[in-house]
Amino acid sequence: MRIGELAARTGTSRDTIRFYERVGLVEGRRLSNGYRDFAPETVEWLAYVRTAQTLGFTLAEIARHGEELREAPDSADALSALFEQKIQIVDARMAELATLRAELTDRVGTGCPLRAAGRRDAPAS
Amino acid sequence: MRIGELAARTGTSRDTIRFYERVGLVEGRRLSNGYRDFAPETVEWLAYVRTAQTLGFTLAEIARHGEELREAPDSADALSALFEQKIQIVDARMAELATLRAELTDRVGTGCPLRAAGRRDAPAS
DNA sequence: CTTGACCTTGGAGCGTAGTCCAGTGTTTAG
DNA sequence: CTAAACACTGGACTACGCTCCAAGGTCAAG
Repeated sequence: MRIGELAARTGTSRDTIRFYERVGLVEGRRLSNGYRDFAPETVEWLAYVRTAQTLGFTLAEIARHGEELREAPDSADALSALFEQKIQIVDARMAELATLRAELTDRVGTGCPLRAAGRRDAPAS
Repeated sequence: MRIGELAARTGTSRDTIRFYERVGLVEGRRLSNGYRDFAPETVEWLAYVRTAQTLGFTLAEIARHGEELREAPDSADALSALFEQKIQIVDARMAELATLRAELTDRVGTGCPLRAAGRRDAPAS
C-alpha cells in the first residue's frame, strides 16, 4: 500500500505519516522507485496509535511500545507481560479520572466552585 | 501570598506561574510594589489545573472552564450544569480508556501483537 | 549602606506534534 | 506525448507548554 492509500484509510495526512516514519512510529519498505510501501496491518497500527495518543501517550512512548512488541521474543508470555504493563498505565489513568470525577460530583449541588484565583475586594494600594 | 510561596506550596515553578498568568490560568492582584499577590485558594486551583492537565485538557480549556465558573451567575444550578458537563467529558475519556484496556486484555495470552508495520519478507525489486 | 533573597519584565530557546511549501521525479490516462 | 495525479526530499513554520536567562527593582537583616 502506498502512502496515499494509507492516508485515506486511516484519516491521517501523508505528511503526518512521513513524520511518523521519521520518528520511528511506522516503518515501510520502499519500492524500487523510492515510494513507500506499507503492510496492510499498518492501518490497524495507526488506529491504535491514534487511540493511545488521545489517551496521553507521547509518540515516543507509543513507538517504544511498538518496538518492544517487535523485539520481544515472540512467546505469548513476553507479550502478555507487555500488555499487562500497559493495562496498568491505563488503569492508573482511569483512577486519576475517577478522582477528578469525584471531585466534580462532590461540588455539583454545592455553591462552591473550584475557586479560580484573584478576587478583587481588597485593593493593593 | 507572593509567587515564591505559591510556587513552593504547589510544586510549580515561578516561571510556570507567570506563564499561567499570561495565558489567563491564574490571576493575582498586585501589591503596591508590583509584586503579585495570590489568594490562598490559588493553591487548590493550581492542584486542580495539574490534575485536569494530566487528563488531557489543554491550558486553554482549563482557563475557559475557570472563567465560566467565575462568570456564571453564582447559582448552584448553573455551577452544577458546568460540573455535569465536565463529568461527561471525563466519562467519555474513561470510556476510551476502557476500550483501549479491552483491546489490550483481548491480546493478553494470544501471540498476536498489535502488529507494527514493516516486515521485510518480499523485497521491492 | 550593603548583601542577599526575593520580585519584576522581556525575550530567547526547547521539545512535541505536526503542517505546509518548493522543487523534483514517477506513473497512469487520454 | 502530455497532463494530472501521485510520490519524494528538505526545510521553514506553527501552536503548545514550558524553561532559562539578563537586567533591573524591592526589602529585611546585619
